[in-house]
Amino acid sequence: MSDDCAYFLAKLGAVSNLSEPATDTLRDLCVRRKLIDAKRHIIREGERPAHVHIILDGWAARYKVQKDGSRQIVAFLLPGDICDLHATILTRMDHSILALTRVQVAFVPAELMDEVPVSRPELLKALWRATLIDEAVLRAWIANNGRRRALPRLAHLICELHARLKLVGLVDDGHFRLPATQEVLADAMGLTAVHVNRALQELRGRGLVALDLRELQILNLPALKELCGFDDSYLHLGKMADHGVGQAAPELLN
Amino acid sequence: MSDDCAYFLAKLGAVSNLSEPATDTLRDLCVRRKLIDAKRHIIREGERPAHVHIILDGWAARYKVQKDGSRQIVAFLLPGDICDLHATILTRMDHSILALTRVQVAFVPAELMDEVPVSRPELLKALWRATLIDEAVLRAWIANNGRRRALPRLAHLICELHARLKLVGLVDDGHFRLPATQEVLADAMGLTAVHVNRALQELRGRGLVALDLRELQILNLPALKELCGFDDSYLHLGKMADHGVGQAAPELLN
DNA sequence: CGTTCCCTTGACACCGATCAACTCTGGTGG
DNA sequence: CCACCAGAGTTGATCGGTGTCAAGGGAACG
Repeated sequence: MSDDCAYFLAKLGAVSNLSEPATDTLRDLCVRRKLIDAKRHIIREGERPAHVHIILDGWAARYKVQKDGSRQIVAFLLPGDICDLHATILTRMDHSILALTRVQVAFVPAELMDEVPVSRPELLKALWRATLIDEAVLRAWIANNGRRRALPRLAHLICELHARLKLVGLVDDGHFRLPATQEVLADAMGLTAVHVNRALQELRGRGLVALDLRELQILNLPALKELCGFDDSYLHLGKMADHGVGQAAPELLN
Repeated sequence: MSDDCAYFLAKLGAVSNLSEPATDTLRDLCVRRKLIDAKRHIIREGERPAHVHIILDGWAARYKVQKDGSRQIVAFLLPGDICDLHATILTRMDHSILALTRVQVAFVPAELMDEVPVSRPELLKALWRATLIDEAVLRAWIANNGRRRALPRLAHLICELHARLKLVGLVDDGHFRLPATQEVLADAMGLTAVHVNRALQELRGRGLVALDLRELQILNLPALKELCGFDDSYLHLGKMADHGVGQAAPELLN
């Protein structure tokens, strides 16, 4: 039980260097947990959350709906991702978060979260860095959806998910779970399910990926990246550079 | 000279309550300044910034280019906006920032910025809040570009700019400067300049806006909002709710 | 006074949407 | 064990919004 937050620690640890006590603090934040079934909401637009939610395991989608009922997914939340630091600062959710699989979430009381920067200043940077990376992903989505055709758009999304999942160890030799229906993928890319289907078939036909029963196998990663011009630098996978206060451990690896 | 950062103070102040000494701190941050001509870069992709840039006056655009040369603007930076808190934390810019007009920017050394949360914890929340609002705007753009046709998409962008400029006092009776060519608007919305032109004419034809020589007049705001289902709550224009540590001044106005 | 940038307009092509039917799979209950 | 059903994937035909290409006009600027 004490290591169910492994993905969360892996994610933050991959992105910043965490000291031993910092890791313990993060673990302590995750004690309150809940299992949420697929197709249920973790939080909905309009609510005023009292907790910060952290995805310990499973997939979720952040989305907005418009008056006419159409849905746009604006982010996929993977194991280790923080759903809404918003909660501590913004009062009203401007979107909803839906579980795509059964999800284990940690509920961190906002007050507890508020104390983190005070009690553990080094974690402030780690959290801030995670937030800024989320922002970079949002920018990449705008560029991807705005300036790429369906085929490279899909390829880029797959490359991104691959890179992010790999970071937390959820990729096994180019293979990972992709618990999203074609409709979900469509809502993430601003397309229709029918067209995602056709794009997917094209990728299959070219021998780039195999996708069946929510299991995706990348067959030719270089060609897939080439197709969409994928460059993972926006994910800032390298560790944190240190040119300021805080942050003690200087051992950079990888 | 000492009040050139008025828009910056207005922006942060509109979004959080700032104490007198906090305001002074912000003012101190902005002492190093520079004028940048239109069409020049404030910072480019790949650079490792040593400063955080704040737009004191003028417009800029944050954008990404792809291999094929196409450009996607992912944000408009208006007077008072912070360009890149990234600088303190992420080392490499994953996008560029271009001045759309002559811009006055403040250069805040990263070390100085790093000290802010330590020396003025109340400002930490204000900065964090500004960052989270930027994130909310990015999400709104994904939804706007992904799920709206050209006409409502353009209307929504105009409504957003209207709301954000109003916040810092740059709207005069529905009228404001919009120093973006149709090509720039197109690159922000994932369209072509030709199609933006036609959408614009449609808006004009319906008597909703007048746009000429980079000056925009909204003629019928309710109808414009109705057209795109604009709901400004994602901008979180209300002041900060306080349910944690820090933050002393409790007088809420508005 | 020419040049450049931006806006405008028309003709046409094409990508992706839409609509509709059918298949396949897994699950559920009789 | 079978019948049924719902959700997801697949396919084809057609429509339409937006892109593309090309030409021309107008205003600012040196």
